[in-house]
Amino acid sequence: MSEGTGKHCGKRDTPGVAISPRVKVLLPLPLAGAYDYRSSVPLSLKSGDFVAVPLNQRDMIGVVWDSSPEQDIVPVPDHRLRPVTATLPVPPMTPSLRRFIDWVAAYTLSPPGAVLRMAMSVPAALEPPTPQAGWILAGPGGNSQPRITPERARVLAVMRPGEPMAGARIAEAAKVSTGVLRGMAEAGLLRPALLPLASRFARPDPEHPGPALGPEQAAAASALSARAAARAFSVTLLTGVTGSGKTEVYLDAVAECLRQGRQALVLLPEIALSAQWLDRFRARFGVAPALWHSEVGGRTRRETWRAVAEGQAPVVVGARSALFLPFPDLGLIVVDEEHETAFKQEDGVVYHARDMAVVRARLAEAACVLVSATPSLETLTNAQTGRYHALHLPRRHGGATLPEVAMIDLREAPPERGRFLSPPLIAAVEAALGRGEQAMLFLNRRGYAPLTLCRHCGHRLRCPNCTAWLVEHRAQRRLQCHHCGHAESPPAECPECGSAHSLTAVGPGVERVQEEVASLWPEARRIVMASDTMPGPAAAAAAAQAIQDRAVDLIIGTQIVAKGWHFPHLTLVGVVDADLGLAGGDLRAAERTVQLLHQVAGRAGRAEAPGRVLLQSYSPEHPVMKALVSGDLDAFMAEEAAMRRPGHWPPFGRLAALIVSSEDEREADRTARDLGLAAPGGEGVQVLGPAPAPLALLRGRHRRRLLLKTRRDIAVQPLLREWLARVEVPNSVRVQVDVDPVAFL
DNA sequence: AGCACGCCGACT
DNA sequence: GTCGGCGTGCTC
Repeated sequence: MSEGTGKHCGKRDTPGVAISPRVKVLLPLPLAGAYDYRSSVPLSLKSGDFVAVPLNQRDMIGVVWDSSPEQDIVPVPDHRLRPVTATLPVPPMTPSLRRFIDWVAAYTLSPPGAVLRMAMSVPAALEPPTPQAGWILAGPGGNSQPRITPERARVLAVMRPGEPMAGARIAEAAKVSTGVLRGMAEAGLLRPALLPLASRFARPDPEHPGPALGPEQAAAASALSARAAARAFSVTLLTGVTGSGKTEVYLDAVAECLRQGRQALVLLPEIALSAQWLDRFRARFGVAPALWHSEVGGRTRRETWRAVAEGQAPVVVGARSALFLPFPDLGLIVVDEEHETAFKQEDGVVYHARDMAVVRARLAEAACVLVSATPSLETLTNAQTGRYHALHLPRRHGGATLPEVAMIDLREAPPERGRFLSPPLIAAVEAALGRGEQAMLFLNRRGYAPLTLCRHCGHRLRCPNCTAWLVEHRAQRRLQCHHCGHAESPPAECPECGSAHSLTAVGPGVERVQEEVASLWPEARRIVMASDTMPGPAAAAAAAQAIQDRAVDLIIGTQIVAKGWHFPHLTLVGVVDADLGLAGGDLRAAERTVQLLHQVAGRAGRAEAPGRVLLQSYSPEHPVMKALVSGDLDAFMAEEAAMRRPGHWPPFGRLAALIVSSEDEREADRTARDLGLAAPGGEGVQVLGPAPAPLALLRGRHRRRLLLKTRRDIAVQPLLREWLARVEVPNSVRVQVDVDPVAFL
């Protein structure tokens, strides 16, 4: 690949006249493109270098970018160029990452600088590192004979020649104060030394003895390892029922990647809740991997970014943002739970981390592994058409059997009035508790009740900023909007008609199920697992531990209980409202419900005792319920595909959504209408809308949606670009583009 | 994203 | 009369 700065400015140079070389610098700002700067003589700049440049009244850090094929219509004249101030002492950004940034920007219709910002999320990591100061043995030399006190002798005993140690660690090991060390330095026994920066990132040992694999796992692991060893781009879908040991299989490919001397990245949907996953990693490799997610902050974040850039972090486990870390030689990307919608970033640059992982792997000539018990129809289709390889683990590991799934028809066996657990479910929980086993009740709804209604006038308490009901959180005595930050105290009277004691909670949330459980089994030890009761990774890990240790009898939880937990003593899962999630016109509602409930069902019976799953539903004849009962998800997905194919719905066609939003409803309407009038058309191109978005009011902004649907062989980006260029959008209106939308909000 | 410039309300 | 509110616009 040709690097350097000369080639693109040569065209504008007059021969024989020395003209300051131009460099393009991409800045981490949502600007239309890279800016031109003057490269002053002592700096010899290459593409990818991190540089400091002046911008307006301030200094910025950017990246020397490749010359784009003469895109500027009018180049900035030479006399307006400002000089690059400095090159930063960081490994330059690799061509592979630069091309990835350009690719993501073009695909999502985002300014490239906005994408670059995600790859430069830790500005402090670009500054010269401030290595931790430590001490090293001075060795022989010097003519004086310093006194060796007992304290000094202990220090000399804990230190190894040539290995710098942090002062605090020496002091602790030798049981001396750090003052002793300073004295020893003055006496010539120690010298200050910088600690190696990467010392915190242990190198996982691929040969560390991990858990034994069964024959099917071993076969899959060797196939996957072969792909990691190939040093070429490939995508493999790894499927297998919950509990079949997919993690151990792909960790084997991680080991192979390490043997190749390349780095590996594992993306998890909710890294903050993955304590058990980290245990499995440690069991396989003996050490912890580097972590990357929004809650990693401060020094750790800085050091992690830099360690990745310098190739010192062999394995990174992270959330979707880890995709933009500066790996110099990425050999493997694993996307675990690839069907999870958490991989879709919905604000700022709107992208799907699963799809972008495939792109990054292609540009890095790396292997990509998509992992799921319930793969998305997108990925499944790619595997069936041969674009992706496929590996399947057919059974649960270690003799555990899949749970038996049965329906409870709520029309035939309704709960008592004001209650939500039907008699058959109550009996099943009773029996499990009687056998000393654990039971779980799943309801994907936080809080006490999703709706508060006035019995007198019918008024419903709603969010002032959003099209949404206020959810009662009784434990906190608050009414909350789950879409914006709005919260208020429960009013004493109806705000509409003023009646006292007329407000009634309608419908259940996990808190209310907990209340019902408490009245049914007051002696059972209960835990509620929801994002607001498990504020951080530590709380979730502690809860998981308590469940494993049988300190809990009954688990009541939202979707966070679905996520990959291993609860060996759990034998019964009751789904309080299996129909939840099927309402509304979402294209993927059925698919997502099957995935979520299958995942929840998979929590039951993961050890020797068989598991049982009961689904409460008002429509047990629904294809989703039938699929869950029969366990034949392949047939369900085939039906789902058959429904989407004729209308060219994804993955058999392409979608892009435009979300028009404004605080001024009329402005939003007018822009949406203008966009509708300017909509592209033609063979295989269709525009639906404008229509009010399902959340027509969100955070005080009125929202309208348009949906562009095309055949699969038509690229949506040029259509979108031309479309948006035809319409004037007032300043008060925002038009957000969502290519490949997953949620229809 | 910042940081300027710019034009309208409550203060020493 | 100024200090300062944040609306709009530009940055090679």
